[in-house]
Amino acid sequence: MDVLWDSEEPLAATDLRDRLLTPAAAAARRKPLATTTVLTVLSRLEIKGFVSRDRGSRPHRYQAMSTRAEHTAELMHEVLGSAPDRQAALARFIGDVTPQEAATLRRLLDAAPVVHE
Amino acid sequence: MDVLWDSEEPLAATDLRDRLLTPAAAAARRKPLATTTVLTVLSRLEIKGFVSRDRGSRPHRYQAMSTRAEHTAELMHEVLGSAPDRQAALARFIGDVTPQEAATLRRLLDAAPVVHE
DNA sequence: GCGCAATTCTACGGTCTGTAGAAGAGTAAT
DNA sequence: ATTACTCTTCTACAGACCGTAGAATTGCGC
Repeated sequence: MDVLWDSEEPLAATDLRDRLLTPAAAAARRKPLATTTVLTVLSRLEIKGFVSRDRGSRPHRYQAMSTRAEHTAELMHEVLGSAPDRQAALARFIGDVTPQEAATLRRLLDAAPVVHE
Repeated sequence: MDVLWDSEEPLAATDLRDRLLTPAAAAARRKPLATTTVLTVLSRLEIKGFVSRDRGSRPHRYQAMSTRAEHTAELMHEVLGSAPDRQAALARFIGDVTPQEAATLRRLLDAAPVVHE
């Protein structure tokens, strides 16, 4: 669903609809979606704040409020935030991380500005 | 919902129901839940693999399949795994982490066995 | 003003969740 | 064994959210 979103910049509904067929989408996608379908979904996404639309230009143009990566990170924080014990949750999380990810994390942490201790 | 779960060990449905009133639950909780309600939810959770039940003892006893922390970590991995670019997602994630969390992460990474690089 | 494309309104079926009543099953005591 | 009581399973229903889209409306360009 949102997957569609992480293409690029502001798009008109029809353009978006077309992109839903272009790539390898044709494979799984059986039918071309009706434009109204796309519009409906976009509206709902707008309400939920995932998408913003430019009502100025006539074919309204839509764009994601955040990048895929931002969105993912937000979700992760949300999940983490819902845990009563962040420490513990992080510990398990790190415990199951791949070595590559661990390396990435180390790098990122070293690069980040340390505020206090 | 699951929140109820992270109390402790195997419980019978009625016990569980009672615990839903005991703590500060009475505050938001208007009505005591019917036992069947609890049972229904428990069954559904069992189907989804979040809960296991001991069918041996007569009042079946239920217990969570994983601790709260484990569950949280799993969810985080799930979210992360759904991102096309893990690196990027992790970067944003780290970017928004509190200093305390950053410290925790560093500690955890240092403690963890490094497999390769 | 008309026509056409874009947008909004309304809608329907499906799944999931919260809630629970009614009916069935197990168990203990009489 | 019969009964009484407790648990469990079955069935159900309302509300939310999603995927999908037709019908009605609006707005722009000619």
